Amino acid sequence: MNPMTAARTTSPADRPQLGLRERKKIKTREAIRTATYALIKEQGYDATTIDQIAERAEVSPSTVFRYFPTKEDIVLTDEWDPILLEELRARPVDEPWPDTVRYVMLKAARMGVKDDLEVARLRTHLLVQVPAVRSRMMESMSVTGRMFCGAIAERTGRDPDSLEVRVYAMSLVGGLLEASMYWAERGHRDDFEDLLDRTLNVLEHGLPRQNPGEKP
Amino acid sequence: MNPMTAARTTSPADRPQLGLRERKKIKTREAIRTATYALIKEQGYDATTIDQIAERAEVSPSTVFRYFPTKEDIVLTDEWDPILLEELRARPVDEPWPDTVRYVMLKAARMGVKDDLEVARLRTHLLVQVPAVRSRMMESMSVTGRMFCGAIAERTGRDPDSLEVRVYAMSLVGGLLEASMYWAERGHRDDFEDLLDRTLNVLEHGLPRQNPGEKP
DNA sequence: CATGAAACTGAGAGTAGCTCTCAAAAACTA
DNA sequence: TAGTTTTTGAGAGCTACTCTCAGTTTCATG
Repeated sequence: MNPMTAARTTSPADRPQLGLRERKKIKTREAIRTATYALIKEQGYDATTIDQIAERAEVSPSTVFRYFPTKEDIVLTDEWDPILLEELRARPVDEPWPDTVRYVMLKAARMGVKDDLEVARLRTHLLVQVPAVRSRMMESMSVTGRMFCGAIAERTGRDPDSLEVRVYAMSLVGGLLEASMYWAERGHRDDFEDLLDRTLNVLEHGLPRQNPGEKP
Repeated sequence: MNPMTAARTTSPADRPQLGLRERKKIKTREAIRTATYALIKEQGYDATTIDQIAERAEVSPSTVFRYFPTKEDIVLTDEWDPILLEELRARPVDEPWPDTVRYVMLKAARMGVKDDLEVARLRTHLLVQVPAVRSRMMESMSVTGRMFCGAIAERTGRDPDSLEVRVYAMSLVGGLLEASMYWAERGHRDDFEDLLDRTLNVLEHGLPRQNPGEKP
């Protein structure tokens, strides 16, 4: 009942309940993504063309576009928005909102990173290196932001379209993105969960009085 | 000494101190932008091609690209980053940081909007309507964010590359962007300075307890 | 002025992302 | 097995964008 989540860690011969059509679709989708990741690792992002991807994935170029609207989407498509939402809804309603955010964010990070560290690293690396990917990522994060708006509204009885809620949500996703870039820029040396924790602190309480001396 | 600011409200025959070359450059730059704005108003963004812009501006298409790296940049190029920075530096060093931000942001908004309301409206309209423009805008805002990082570091003796500073800066520009979109989405009915004020409140103190009932 | 260096421009060819159409092939349904 | 729907491949076409190169204009000399 959740094709998005099923679509990721893929052992080729499970999901017997789906029709052959669906299974093939999932398979080509993965083939395209795998081919893309491989080619990017070999040649870099810009040097990798859709034709090459299509060739290695053994589909036609038009098929690639039928599965992913843009080249950036092949790398980015985040299937965790619905998961995040689900997680968000599962929290007790009387939990203070900042706590909820912290919990859900941490959980999401844990999933996204632990699930496939290689991919997470490549993604964040591209996030820093390739402007087009960064832009696309910001786009998708603003979508996530809108989702947060809905969640906040649901829980606190606010108007999801109010300026305050939208700004708050935007600063959340923006901070998360910045943390990701920071992580990648420094060669993924830091513990991502720690970065996330510090990020949420800033968003909750503003800048701390002074930096606790930290030069690597 | 500030070509960026000089480049905007343009009466054709001032700036006598610049060489002929510079004056011509500024003139074609403006011609391209004017042509673009006009065409977009007539036909919309996507339907307007570079060739059309070049034709109306009476330059060759290649020249258009020599002046603006992408089509979106013709509409967006914000010449106020340096102004903002200057304004920021002009504030007394002992002023509390949030106050400084508020002052500078308001000033910037006042400039950007009052200076040419027509253009400000068109820009924010495109911001909402055209994904490519939105992306490009986000890109440029992240540049502005880096600038803020520098300013914060300068004033507070912090490391401009620290996670905390970067997250803080990002949430600032993100909030500003969201406010702009909110403004445009609601048909520019609201007072932009008021929106900005509310935005900064959220960023400073988080979400207010409850929405003071506001349905227009 | 005149002459040479430097910058600016136009023309055109080329790449690649992306869209669209149409006919063939595959998968589901009865 | 026959018929309907979905998926696919092939290819044409559009446009943003890059690059090169020759011709012109502006600027700084002697």
